[in-house]
Amino acid sequence: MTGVVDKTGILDDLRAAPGHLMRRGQQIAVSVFLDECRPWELTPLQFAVLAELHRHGPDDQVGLGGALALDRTTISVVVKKLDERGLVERCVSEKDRRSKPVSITRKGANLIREVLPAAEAAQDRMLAPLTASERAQFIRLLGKMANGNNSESRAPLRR
Amino acid sequence: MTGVVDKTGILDDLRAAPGHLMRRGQQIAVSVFLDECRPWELTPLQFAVLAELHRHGPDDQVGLGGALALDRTTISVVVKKLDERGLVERCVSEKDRRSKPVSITRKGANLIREVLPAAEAAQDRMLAPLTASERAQFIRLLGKMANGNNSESRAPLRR
DNA sequence: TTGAATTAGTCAGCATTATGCGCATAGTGC
DNA sequence: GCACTATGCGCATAATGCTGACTAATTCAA
Repeated sequence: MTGVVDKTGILDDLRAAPGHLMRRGQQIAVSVFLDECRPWELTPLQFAVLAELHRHGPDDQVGLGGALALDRTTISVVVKKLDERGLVERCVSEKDRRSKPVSITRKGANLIREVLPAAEAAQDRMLAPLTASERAQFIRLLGKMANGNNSESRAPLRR
Repeated sequence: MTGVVDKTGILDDLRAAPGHLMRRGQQIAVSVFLDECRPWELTPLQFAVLAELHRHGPDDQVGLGGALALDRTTISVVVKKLDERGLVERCVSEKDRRSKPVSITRKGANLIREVLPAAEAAQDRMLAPLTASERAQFIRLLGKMANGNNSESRAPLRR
């Protein structure tokens, strides 16, 4: 159906395929974040959950998952970890006894303020190879890609 | 040390942080790939290993890891899976009895040719929200980011 | 040549993501 | 009340990635 195409196929340059580059980008992003936040033993997701609770107040696991694009099993594991460390609390809701709203503790709130500079530094370090204008463009395109494909993932962002 | 900054912090818009967007992008990339290649039960990494062997011939696990930016433990698991399905073969090298060169089987070579269109379609589908020029720009920036940070990951690309 | 460092590969363990199944609770319609 | 459906959460399994420890084979240096 197509005539002669000079578009290089995935077999010729797998290393330029968006899927491959995305995986490497994610590897690097996690690695840099863990390195910067090593003293506090916080993973990217643990930080994200704490930040979300700190910003928007208590929420149940489904709400947190929707706000952060996290799958229900993933958020469950992350919250359990944070609970064990005393950084969040879970109680049983009076309104709906199925749900266990999660709230940040004083200890968690203190931690997030402490870690904040390192988390910001990690974001900058990931983008270090890019110029200032490239960084803005990169974030814009990455956001457009992610939001445009939001429904493709099992854990879409829900606001 | 800094004066008044109007740069928005990570607490204000976590959803615009590069780390967060990268994670969502990776989620989507994997999800789309698995969806397109569902009939062949191939994961992105299994496809990548097969494609690399098909293109460059037999190689040991360290070589494969270096070519694809995969950790030693990850490549081990992927190769084992492919071996169980008869898509690759492992033998013990005569020159260096520590290494176990991996080669693609006829069955594996046939499979990769079959799956190729779906794998290509997956790459296109990930980029669907972007215009043609945005796609090229996105891949360029993603590659610059990944290659510029190559040494930040435990599994850097080694050629 | 012997001993130390390096290299290939494995394994155990944890974190992040997905799928599918099941349980308890809540709401709706009969 | 009773059946049906939807929701919140849990468990099991699997793929991907990192850490650290280990074995076995190789290489290099004293």
